Amino acid sequence: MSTIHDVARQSGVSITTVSMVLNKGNRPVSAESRRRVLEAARALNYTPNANARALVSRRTQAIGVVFGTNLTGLTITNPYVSAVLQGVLDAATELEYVVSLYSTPWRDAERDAAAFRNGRVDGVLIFAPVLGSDLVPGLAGLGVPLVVVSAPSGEPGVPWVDIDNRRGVRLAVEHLLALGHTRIAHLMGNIDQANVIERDDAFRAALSGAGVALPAAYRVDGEYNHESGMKNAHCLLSLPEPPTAIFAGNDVLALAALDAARERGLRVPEDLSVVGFDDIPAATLVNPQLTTVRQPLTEIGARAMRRLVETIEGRAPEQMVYVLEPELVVRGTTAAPRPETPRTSPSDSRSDKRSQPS
Amino acid sequence: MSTIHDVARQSGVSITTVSMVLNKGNRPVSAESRRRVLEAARALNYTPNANARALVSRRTQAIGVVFGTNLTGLTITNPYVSAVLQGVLDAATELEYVVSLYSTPWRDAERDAAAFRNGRVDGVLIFAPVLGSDLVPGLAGLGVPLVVVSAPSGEPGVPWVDIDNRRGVRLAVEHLLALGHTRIAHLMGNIDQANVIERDDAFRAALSGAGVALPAAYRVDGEYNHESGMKNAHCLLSLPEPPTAIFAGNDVLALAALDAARERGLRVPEDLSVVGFDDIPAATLVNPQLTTVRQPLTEIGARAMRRLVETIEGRAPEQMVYVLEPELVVRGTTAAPRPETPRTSPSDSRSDKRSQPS
DNA sequence: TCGGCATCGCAAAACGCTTTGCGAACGTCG
DNA sequence: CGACGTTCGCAAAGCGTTTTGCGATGCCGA
Repeated sequence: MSTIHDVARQSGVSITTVSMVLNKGNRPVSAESRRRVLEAARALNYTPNANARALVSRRTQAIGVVFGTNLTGLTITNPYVSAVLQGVLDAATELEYVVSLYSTPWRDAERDAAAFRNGRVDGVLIFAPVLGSDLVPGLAGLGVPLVVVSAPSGEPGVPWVDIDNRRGVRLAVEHLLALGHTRIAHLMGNIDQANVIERDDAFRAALSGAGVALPAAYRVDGEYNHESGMKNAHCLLSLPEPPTAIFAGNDVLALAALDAARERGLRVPEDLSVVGFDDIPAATLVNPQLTTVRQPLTEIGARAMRRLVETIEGRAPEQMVYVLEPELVVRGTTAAPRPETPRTSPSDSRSDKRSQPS
Repeated sequence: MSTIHDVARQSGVSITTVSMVLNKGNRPVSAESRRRVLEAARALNYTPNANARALVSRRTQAIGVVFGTNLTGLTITNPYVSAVLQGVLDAATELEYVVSLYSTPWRDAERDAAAFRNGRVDGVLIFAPVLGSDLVPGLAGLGVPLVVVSAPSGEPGVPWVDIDNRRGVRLAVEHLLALGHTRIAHLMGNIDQANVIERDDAFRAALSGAGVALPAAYRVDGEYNHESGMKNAHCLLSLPEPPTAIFAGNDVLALAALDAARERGLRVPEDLSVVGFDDIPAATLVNPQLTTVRQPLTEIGARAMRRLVETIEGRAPEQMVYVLEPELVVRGTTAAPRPETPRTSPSDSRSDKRSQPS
């Protein structure tokens, strides 16, 4: 493996000159020297050693990705995560950065931060940190450039990228309300995720804003995976007065709800409407296709990556918060509820005589 | 950020001693010095600089992953790829390696190999290289430790990990034959993938071994993505004598075939049987659930990662080829074909899909 | 008392690069 | 003709480690 010295020797100049030529340095180099250097470099198949370069320049052209949760279903195989990561990779290719995955689950800053203060990466992208973890503050304390993806950073100096969760929820709930649903349940993920809390807040606000009652039993939290979704959807559907529509915190849960409905012999959307969140690829693989709130997944990743590099390269903009817009995609899992059996007129929400204040 | 010199100064010893203590070096160090070094290191929150260390030790504890195809649908969002990568990450965590993703699409060794000869990674995992690419030989020429995943390496010294594709195909085809199918089609991926060729060979062998005729039109190649699968499945189903069963080259194609069948008003499995390959998570999200050939996806990734590290760390075993066993998972998309009916026009296209209790 | 042998620790030489300080060569102008 | 820029190039000082060669110290038996 040839070094810069080999190139210098072969082209008859000093290593300084080689470096100046190859890195477009700030010193003038004669055309002749330049030519000879380039020729020698190519003849020797010279590639600068990245470690030596990083050692002196303090830049590696690499960023790290760390996953904020060690819960099942939120790593690379999660379709949400992999789509966002795809956006990160696309931007990384364009910006000529390498992406390093730190798969060791985060326990605490004391023990796990070391991996990021050794100069191996120029910055870190934090995926979906859970509430109460010292991940963000711990890394922020290191002085490494940071960007948080899919959650607020919670630190003043740390930018973050996510969508407008409240808006997304509102789109979904208004769609269901417009169809005439008044018994709408929320199938939630794990409440250690900021977005779960936020979506639930927005969910309750949307219903109460419309004057629709929300029994406590209509809100069930669990995890963002299929098993949890199945279990909790069954809980919802076996209530004495089951919901006519389920708003699921993400598509994985929504698909699980479809399965649960099928197991109970309920037809979707005739007997039950389901709305998901994310619009992962699998949303169009099921039949009927899933009505869902689309997140611009790859765009989230690409935006985060670009913002991180802006910080790294010292041309950071003022902006610290990037809230992208979700979009409702109406497909086949939502419809008007079955005409109400006896009792109430949908306009009179008061007549719903359930005793559960939320 | 503190250096080894700071630790040496603070603990009153030389940097050699610090290094010996921290790296369990081969020189004896008195208990007292050891104690002082460890104390100072922790007090200063010292982390060795990975670049300096890599520069001298020529080891980075990082491996690279490069994707062998730039075709759509075979990057990180592909469920097959992400599941295998999950296995890689699991093993990497355990072995204390970092995984770097090289997302720049490979064009040719001349231009793209440079990224791997700069000492940044200790080895490279090559995912599903396409036939005829100079990816494997190009990297092999660099002398970097290599392992190929999901395809034969094609180079004598380069180990590879994949499943027994022929066996997998045989399991699928024999299952269909046993059900009584004799009109079986093969919905293939792109023939620049070794496994596509191999599966097709095995497919033809299995049919001819059973004395079953295989019209040329029953074999269609395309790409491993949903659009291609839809299009080609429609081609198959609109043949004058359409197949009663489709063996799809992977689950994504199989799910596309299910969609195509639905669009034509065909019921699965009554009117058409479908078998997939891979057993990706989405296989159980559809209704009926997909009968498929399961690959041990994470195991493939973990095995490849471990083998790569064995090469890197110089304790490489003889074994160059790891062929794991696939397994047939019979679910709901396969059944006996309809009893042969007289030539009938597709007048009976009434698709009544009803939920079946599980 | 003294050589011999562990035991411990230090200085210094890499590793391959970037970048600064400085000097040589070669004009050009007063 | 001498002073002064300009243009080029080199030597050398790091960057933060690992690792080798060697010297100092103490302890043992002879």
